[in-house]
Amino acid sequence: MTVVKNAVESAAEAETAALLIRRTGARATPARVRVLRLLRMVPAALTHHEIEQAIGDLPVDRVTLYRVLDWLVESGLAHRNADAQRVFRFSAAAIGEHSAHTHFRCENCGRVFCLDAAPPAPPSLPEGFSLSHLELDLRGRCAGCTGEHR
Amino acid sequence: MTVVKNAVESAAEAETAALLIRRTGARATPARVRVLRLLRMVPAALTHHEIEQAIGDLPVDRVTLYRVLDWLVESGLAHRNADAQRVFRFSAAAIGEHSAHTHFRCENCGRVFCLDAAPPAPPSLPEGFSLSHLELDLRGRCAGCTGEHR
DNA sequence: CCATCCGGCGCAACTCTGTTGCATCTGGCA
DNA sequence: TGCCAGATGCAACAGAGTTGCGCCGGATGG
Repeated sequence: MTVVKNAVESAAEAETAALLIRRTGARATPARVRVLRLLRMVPAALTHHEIEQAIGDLPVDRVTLYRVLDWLVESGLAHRNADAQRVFRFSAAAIGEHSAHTHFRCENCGRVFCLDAAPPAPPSLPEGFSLSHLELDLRGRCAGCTGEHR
Repeated sequence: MTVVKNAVESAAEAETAALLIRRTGARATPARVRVLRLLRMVPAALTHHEIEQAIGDLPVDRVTLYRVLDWLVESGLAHRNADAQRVFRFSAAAIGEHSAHTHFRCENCGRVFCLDAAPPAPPSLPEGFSLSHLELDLRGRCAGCTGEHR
């Protein structure tokens, strides 16, 4: 039954994704819809590789995936961040977008989670500096890894 | 005269660097001393490339530089962070080390500055998550770029 | 209904950053 | 001074991301 439920949810999510894409004036291609849908359903920042895996069946060309991701970021539908291993990670952008973001990176499994935590008050900057974005980066162990072997 | 002053300062800084290195029990080789001295004199997080440039005369082998940097990080004398362009940036570690860090990245010139700003209070995490490091990442315009063309 | 056009796709080749293997050299101690 | 584990230098490799270019397929106009 979960299968049926997921299938229904998937279809609905795919619709939403396609809508968001068309709203930008661009074509809602299968690759774009599938990637955006995936990002919007996963509460984590995924790498190009993880997305490639997750999309699984009907594989998308490596380059196409990069281009889709670039496009999503440019259109404001997704965020891009380099993780500690210097690999880009992508996450869906919230609808009413904010300029602050909080990530939690698990030091055991390497996964990155997007948190909704309220951004901290920006610290005072040196003379002449002006702030436009703020990002809080947390590291530690995620729920799944707590209590596991080192 | 600034030249003379800088030369004197450099020598003193080199001594300090060598001392810090020997204190870890390792050999104070020229490459290590030069890199650590540079990092300690620059209030910014530099890339491998920038360090290579800055060291200029008496060029250091690419690989050696990577190894020196790795060693500095392992010894706790430096920090490594992947920047937005997914390039590692290195900065000197403060002597009494902390597990929180604040960076300011200029969106115009790309430079990264290490700030001393007090770390914000960590937000509440989802059940099962535990925190070990915290890092605040700011983006905007640095003093040098404020008022410049886009 | 067909011709055309343009955005998006796939392949291949490339760049850039960082890593590994191995032979050679050297700082600092006996 | 002589030794040798630890550093260095060279070359070759690996992973992530980018660029160039031809092709296809959906939209558009006649």
